[in-house]
Amino acid sequence: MTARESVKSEPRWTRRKEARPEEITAAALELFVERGYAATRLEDVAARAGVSKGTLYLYFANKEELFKAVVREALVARLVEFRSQIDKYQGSSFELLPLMVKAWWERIGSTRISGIPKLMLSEARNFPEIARFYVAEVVRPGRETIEAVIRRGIARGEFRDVDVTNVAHLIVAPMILISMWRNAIEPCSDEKIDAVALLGTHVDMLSRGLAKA
Amino acid sequence: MTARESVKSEPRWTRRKEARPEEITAAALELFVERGYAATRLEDVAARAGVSKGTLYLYFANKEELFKAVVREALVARLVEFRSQIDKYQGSSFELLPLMVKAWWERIGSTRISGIPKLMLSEARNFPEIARFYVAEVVRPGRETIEAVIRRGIARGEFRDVDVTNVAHLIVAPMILISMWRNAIEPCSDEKIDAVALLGTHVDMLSRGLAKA
Amino acid sequence: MTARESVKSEPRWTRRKEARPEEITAAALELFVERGYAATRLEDVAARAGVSKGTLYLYFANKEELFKAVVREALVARLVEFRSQIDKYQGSSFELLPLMVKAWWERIGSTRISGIPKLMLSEARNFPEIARFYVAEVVRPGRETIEAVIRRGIARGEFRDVDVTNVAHLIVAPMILISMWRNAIEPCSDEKIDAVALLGTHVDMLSRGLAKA
Amino acid sequence: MTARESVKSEPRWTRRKEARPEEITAAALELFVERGYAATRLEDVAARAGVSKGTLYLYFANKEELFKAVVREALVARLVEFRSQIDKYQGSSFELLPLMVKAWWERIGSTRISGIPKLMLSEARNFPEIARFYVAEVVRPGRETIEAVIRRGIARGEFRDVDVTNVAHLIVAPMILISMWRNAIEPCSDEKIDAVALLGTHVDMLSRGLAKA
DNA sequence: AATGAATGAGTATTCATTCAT
DNA sequence: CATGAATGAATACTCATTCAT
Repeated sequence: MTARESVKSEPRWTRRKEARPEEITAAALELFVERGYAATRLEDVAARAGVSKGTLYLYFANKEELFKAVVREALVARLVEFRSQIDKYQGSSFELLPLMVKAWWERIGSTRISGIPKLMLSEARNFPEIARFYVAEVVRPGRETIEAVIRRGIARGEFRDVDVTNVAHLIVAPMILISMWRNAIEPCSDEKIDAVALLGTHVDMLSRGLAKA
Repeated sequence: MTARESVKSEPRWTRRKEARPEEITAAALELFVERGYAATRLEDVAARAGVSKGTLYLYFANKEELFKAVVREALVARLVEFRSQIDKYQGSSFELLPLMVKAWWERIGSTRISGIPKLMLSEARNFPEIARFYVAEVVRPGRETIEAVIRRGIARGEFRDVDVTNVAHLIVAPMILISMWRNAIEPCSDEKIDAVALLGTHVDMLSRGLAKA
Repeated sequence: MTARESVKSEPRWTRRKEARPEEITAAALELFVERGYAATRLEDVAARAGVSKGTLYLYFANKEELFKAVVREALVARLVEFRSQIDKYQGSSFELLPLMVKAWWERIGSTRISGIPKLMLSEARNFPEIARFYVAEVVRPGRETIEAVIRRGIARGEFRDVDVTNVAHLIVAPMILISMWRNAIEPCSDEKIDAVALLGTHVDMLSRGLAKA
Repeated sequence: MTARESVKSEPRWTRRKEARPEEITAAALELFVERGYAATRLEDVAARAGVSKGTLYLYFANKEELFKAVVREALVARLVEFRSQIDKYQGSSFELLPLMVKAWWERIGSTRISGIPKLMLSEARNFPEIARFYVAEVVRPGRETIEAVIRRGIARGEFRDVDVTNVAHLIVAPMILISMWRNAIEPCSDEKIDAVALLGTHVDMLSRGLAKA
């Protein structure tokens, strides 16, 4: 609507049935992350997507289905490639750590997708099914992937013998912190965080913590 | 509410004019953490606190003020004692790490207060002032306290020379993870986390990461 | 709201929890009969009952429950007394006919209750359960009562031998016609109907039709 | 709709530009009778007629005009022939009664047209103009036709002297009952009615009621 | 002080209507 | 002619807030 005005030559509606759903979920993702599910008005989602309220209902049965679509869509693309890349890796386990962290930062941490964890944590108890879906499809596979990396390092005699699951959590924790910071704290405070540097220190500390003797 | 009515002849604590606000904020904390601010109905807060809807307004001007009170109250008590305890500490810096972590777990992590971070992260963008207040009064002082501990360790020649701020974040990150897990994931999933063990591994990894050479 | 203005000394709300439901169903009956279920706005029901929209929801879970309550309430009272009166009757069957018709006219036909049949017929297919309830609780018992009267007349040798069920329907038909006329035609047309005279002719025709030889 | 698409090479009835409006009003009649005006969605009308929503607006300015067309169309055809047939009749008035009733049953009562009275009664107050139109064009002429029959019978010395208007109503009443039953009660209840038998009894009772002495 | 009936602004959702294709 | 994506006014329903008791 607002964006529309400026594009005089665009007709009332260009037939774009395929593009619409993504435009809407993109707008919805931003607002859900920003305000939370309950506080997000569908009218605002529509406005940000540049469509009318009614149009939302052409693509999503209701607010809840839109929410689910937002979560699903943001994940589907990233999940597979991630795991396969790591499985292919051949080199030193110590060098794998920064690669993983960098990949996360580039594909998720620095993008809008980093809002999804905040969204999930905020809404998990209101949408237990989606939370379970998220745990099953993202959290658990993600942790297992990291556990595999750690086991690989131990098996190859590179890492010392550690509690694999706990260390996996420790590897993930700063990424969660960064996601939260960027999506909750930074938008309303001057308190900055240098994510890249922090991740660098993280890898450094991790490597020392995993090193033998 | 119902149970209350029947005890007309209540002898000792005839009425708890002073206790009421805390009963209300306690109920509100639970529900805000559980459902988020917007999705929490004051009627439910009142019911959980065992009072009527109208009574809420005798103590809090409106929903937003109640929310602020919840955040403030949950923090005020813990803040000062924490810092002073650490300032008093005289022993080895390596031994201070587990003490800090343990104190956090006992006073916050394992209690209902651990819901506050989740609440703040969820609602920060809807209540920027409170978020700023939280950053200024909790996040920043907390981090500075931890930074002081790290600096102390470096100054005493115990820790190697690290980026103090980044390491402070790394120290906090697993605590955030645990808080989120307990308040968002666990209530709706079987996926458990052994917080104490995780914190143990955390201290172990940290110590190795901070150790010289 | 409108009615309220004129009663200056009445406070914003007088505690009348018991009176409210009937005030609301009375208003709803009028509007449902007048406009049909779908075309009736709850806001208008509220206005006619002299309450706010929200108040409706204190007493009825939703529009459908209000509708059901309207139908049920309008019937409950009349059903029993009707049948028992007829059962008590001792005199001539020919004299019973005008008594029945008169009773119907006074208790139902000339009152607002006469809108219920119109309402049921209009909405039966949208609310099949209520329609079935109505058939089971009103239509069938009503017809059975009339059939009993006819059988009594035949048994006593007063009426000739007729198809009892069909005649029962014929007895009822003009009452349906009158109900419909009063609630659908008359409100928007000059076409009047003299119900009392019509019922008189009805009884006369019926008596001749039932008479022997 | 879908089936239509696939028959691109349709040879004979290449297109039915003239048939369209009737297909639409036929679909609309069914749905209006079934659900009422307000609860009928034009999308459903379109679907049942096998056209798209937009196509409706090529033939009818809006929902209300479609409604009027449905009522008009269903009547226009039947009105004239009916009256003329009766005017032509030469035989006994007693024999005319069953003929009329039979004609009504065959041409209206047993067909979809019998839904029109239900529709009109249901929507009269929402569409007073159409109701007036219906009264003026159907109800009144219909009654006058019947009155003419009765007067004829009286004039010919066949019928006793009765209140012509009232008896006309009594003649019509069971037909209304049958129309209502078939279109409202039967579709959602097991309660059946044997219309032909009922009409037979009706004619029998009428004849006795009209007979002299 | 405490209550809870009443209120009405606010939001999700529906559906008649339009119009570019 | 026909389509169906898009629109936005209209309406059911919720819930923070008020206030007579």
